[in-house]
Amino acid sequence: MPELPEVQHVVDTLRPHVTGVRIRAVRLHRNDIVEPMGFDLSKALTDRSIQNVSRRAKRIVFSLDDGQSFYIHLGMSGRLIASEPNATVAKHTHLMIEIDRPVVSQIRFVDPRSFGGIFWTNDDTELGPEPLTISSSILARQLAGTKRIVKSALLDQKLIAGLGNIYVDESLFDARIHPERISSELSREEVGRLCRSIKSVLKRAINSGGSSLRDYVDANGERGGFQKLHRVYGRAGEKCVKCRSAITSKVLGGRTTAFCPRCQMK
DNA sequence: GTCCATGTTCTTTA
DNA sequence: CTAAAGAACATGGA
Repeated sequence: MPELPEVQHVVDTLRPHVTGVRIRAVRLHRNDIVEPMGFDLSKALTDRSIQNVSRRAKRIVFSLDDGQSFYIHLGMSGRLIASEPNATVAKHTHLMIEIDRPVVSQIRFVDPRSFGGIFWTNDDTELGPEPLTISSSILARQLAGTKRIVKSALLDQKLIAGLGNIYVDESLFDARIHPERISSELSREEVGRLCRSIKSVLKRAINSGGSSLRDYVDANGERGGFQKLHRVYGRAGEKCVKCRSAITSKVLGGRTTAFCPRCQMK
């Protein structure tokens, strides 16, 4: 579910529920989703208040009143939902944070596939620059340093942090760049186009509330609408919206990749 | 039963 | 060292 636009939308919908709110209790139903393993989340969070919620790459970062911070990563199927305390507890609810609010008084982390988790650290030095604010020259520098195909490079969070399979494919289509082009061989003009495309695709996705394929909903349980606007992702065999050629699908770097063979020439 | 999935990380291989 | 390929993690839907 969660690439940058989905995570941003979760953060935006979560913020009004938790900003300035005190944590009353923490119920952890699975301790292997907390890193470091064995960390006492309850001790660290109880009676602290949440100063702010923000996004870094695909991470949902919580800042506390004692200056500490931690993040939740949604993995592939994670949801973070504001709930009423008496709402039915969904299967695979791994964490419930009780907050000091009269109505919506729980934040629940539900994650069937358990690829997500809670990470007690604020170290983001492993992450590359943010896609929404990266400059064309920085992107060019990042891409110049690798001979991998551009599809794989853009998925590398150390190179640029926040894109995933959907938005890499959509951005490459928008920029008319073939996913198998060698990163370091892109022209300055192509990188400029790619930089603009990444931002416009992500902004449009955020404005649509993200892409809901199966699991994804925001903190209020609402689905996004950007899946209806996908131009290549999930459209293999269908006609290209620009040239009517058939959209091609191919596994690249272990990930299914959709592109238009005519609009995105090698 | 099979295949596939919006993510990340590790191992093997070249 | 770089990078590609494959597997692993766990679950559910088609």
